Amino acid sequence: MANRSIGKSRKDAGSIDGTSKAINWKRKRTTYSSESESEEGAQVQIVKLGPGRSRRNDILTQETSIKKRNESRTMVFEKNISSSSEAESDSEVVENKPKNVRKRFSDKQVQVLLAVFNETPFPTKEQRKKLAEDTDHSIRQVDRWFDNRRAHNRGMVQSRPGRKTKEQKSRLKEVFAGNRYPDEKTVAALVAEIELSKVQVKQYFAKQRFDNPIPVCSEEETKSILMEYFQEDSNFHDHGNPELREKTGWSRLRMSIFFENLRNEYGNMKMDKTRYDSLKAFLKKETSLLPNEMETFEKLVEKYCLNLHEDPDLILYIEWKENVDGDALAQYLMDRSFVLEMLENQRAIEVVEQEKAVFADPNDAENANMLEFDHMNDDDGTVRENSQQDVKDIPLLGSSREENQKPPMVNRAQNKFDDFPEEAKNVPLFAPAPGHRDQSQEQVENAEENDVKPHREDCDRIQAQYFRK
DNA sequence: TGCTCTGACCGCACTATTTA
DNA sequence: TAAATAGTGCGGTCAGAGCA
Repeated sequence: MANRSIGKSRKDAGSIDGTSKAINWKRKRTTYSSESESEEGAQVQIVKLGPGRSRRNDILTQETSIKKRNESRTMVFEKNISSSSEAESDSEVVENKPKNVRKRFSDKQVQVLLAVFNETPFPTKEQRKKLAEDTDHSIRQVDRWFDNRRAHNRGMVQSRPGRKTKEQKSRLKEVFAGNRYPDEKTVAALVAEIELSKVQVKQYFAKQRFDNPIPVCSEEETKSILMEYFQEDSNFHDHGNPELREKTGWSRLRMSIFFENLRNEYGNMKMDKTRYDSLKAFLKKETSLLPNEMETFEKLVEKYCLNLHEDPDLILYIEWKENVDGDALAQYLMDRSFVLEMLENQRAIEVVEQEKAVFADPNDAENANMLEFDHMNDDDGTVRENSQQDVKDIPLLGSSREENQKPPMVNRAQNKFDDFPEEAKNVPLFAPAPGHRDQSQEQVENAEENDVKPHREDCDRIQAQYFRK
């Protein structure tokens, strides 16, 4: 360690350090007597950075540490104060010396230190404490002496026992790359193989997962995966599910928030698989047929430009006007919206992937496409239906409401049915309850005023709700 | 004056322990 | 179980002391 700066002029030495603050501090530094050690030690506790420290602390320490250190030193020099018994003993030796005197270990003290060092380069806290007393130095000075001595003999001194060897780390890294969540069997095998404790192995994986929270897939992909789970079981609560976490990279907490929001939005949804598949195929325009009353409802969606969270008054009106089950219609709207949202997610993923391919290195893209389309080709080399490209180009069958088209004007409070003037003639008059607010009119007015497309607004809100950060 | 030695420091990595 | 905290080691560097 000592020889690393050999041959380098002191004038140049400072420029090597990358941190300007450190340079400033070091250049200003004045050698101080060892009575400042206890102070210094205390400061170092504040300054030290490392894993587990919050960013706020990091910034604070970075901004204030230099100032604090300089202040502490200034104080020590000016007042020549020592604050510990340890320091007091030092100060007796140094007090009358000039400032630029660095306390050295005497030959005798070095011999004491060397004796212990030869025994163990990593003395225990007790040993260090005793050495500090024996050599009339601070514990920190003893620490540094051992630190420097080990650095001086690097290569001859073995690393601290208990630390993982390069081979152990390499093997752990290799396994981690293949599986972030090893099962008990894998852990046991690793324990036997690299001779670490089960706790050490488990902790390694936990820490690696924490330090490398690389999302396995995009937000859209994750959302799509989770919605599939939600469709299967709206009461899904296995947020620690290793398979799911492996797929998404999401934490337990984030997943639980997501599912909770989905439940708030869609309730305890239990959509029949056949119904789900039918809707999916229909909305993807893979088929134009819908079974049972779904076809009737879909026609109503078209006719009234219905969306999720439609005004209850409108549903009531349709129920009366079209002679259908309003509850079933509302349920259909919810199911339809859910499937539509999932398809939107899937399509977003495809768009992102295609963009990635466009902007990627041409060679990589070429290879990626080869792989990508490999599984899409039939044996005869023809591309199957609904390849990524096809799916992307097919617009989903959302609401027929055009971008700037207003929702149908239904104002029961004023008994106005603007889109159906003739039919409305026979509608029984509506008597609003005291204090009733006409929500549908309000909604339309707001939409006009803000130029907001109601369906888009729903999607944005849902998205914002799901992905709160 | 230039070189070497060495005490001191920084930033980061790593581990064990504690806390929520 | 994840996150926070404390303690310690490592590699690199600075800079005063001391010597030729």
